[in-house]
Amino acid sequence: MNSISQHLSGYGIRPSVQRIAIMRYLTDNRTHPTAEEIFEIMRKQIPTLSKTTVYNTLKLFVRQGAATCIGIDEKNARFDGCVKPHAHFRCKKCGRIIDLEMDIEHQLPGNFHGTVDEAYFYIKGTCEACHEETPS
Amino acid sequence: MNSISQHLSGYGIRPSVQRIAIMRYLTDNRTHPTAEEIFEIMRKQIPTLSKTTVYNTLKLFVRQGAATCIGIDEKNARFDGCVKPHAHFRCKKCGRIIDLEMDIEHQLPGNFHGTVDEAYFYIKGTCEACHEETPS
DNA sequence: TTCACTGCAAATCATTTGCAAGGCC
DNA sequence: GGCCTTGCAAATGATTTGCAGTGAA
Repeated sequence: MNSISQHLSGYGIRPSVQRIAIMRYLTDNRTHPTAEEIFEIMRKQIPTLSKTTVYNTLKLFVRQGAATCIGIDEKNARFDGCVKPHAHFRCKKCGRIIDLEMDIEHQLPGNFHGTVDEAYFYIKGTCEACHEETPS
Repeated sequence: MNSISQHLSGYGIRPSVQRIAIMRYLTDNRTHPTAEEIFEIMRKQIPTLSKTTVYNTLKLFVRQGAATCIGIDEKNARFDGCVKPHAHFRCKKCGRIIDLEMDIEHQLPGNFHGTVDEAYFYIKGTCEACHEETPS
């Protein structure tokens, strides 16, 4: 079972007992858990686990690219007066969220059978303006 | 300028001074503000405005369908061990977030010129299982 | 008069920070 | 020993709740 250990090392993450367990949970269960959910479930296996470690570990995973935090803004709720489906682009440098015109509704996967109320596309990256300031 | 007033009424929202001002801000500025940002800007025009009213109003707008809260989960950060671009579907009834296979990267809008680091597609609606329980 | 709307203050919930102790190289 | 990791406790920040005053129908 040290395949997870190797997986973490590949991202430059030193594999500790806690980190391996959290990454295993994340890859074994595709439930997109919150930090709280991970904490509650994992403490059964690791009773000494602290919530701080869960937060630290998840933040580390995201920073190193081993996991993602889904959602365009992880910290605050953001509101939009436009209720028609459209795409959002969030610039990681300036933090702005820009609208993109996009025909989203006709791009749903064919194997999907539920009812759609809202459909969004969001992209994270660097916007044109910020890119010009600091070219790579 | 009572077009906003009519707009709100159309969603079953009684138009008050505060509600009209917040909706006007939301539709005039497509900046996807947080509640905090709205509060800070609006208090210049309405000095007695309270943060509670901003939160109440935004929640009312979302409930009535006059605005949306962008992001798949407005309350908590959710994590995903799969770092490949894929689509997420969130069921409004059971709250689950389900993965959808989807070729996202080749569907970027043509008028977009920034650099893309991450691209996500998310859908909110009712999943098949919940739909069977309570058919419309 | 009644009921919805507002706003203050306090409470709650998620997340972060400060710091001390433990473990590994 | 020195550094990284952990975890407790306290702090912070966002959001919600309780409640009383105010205003419109």
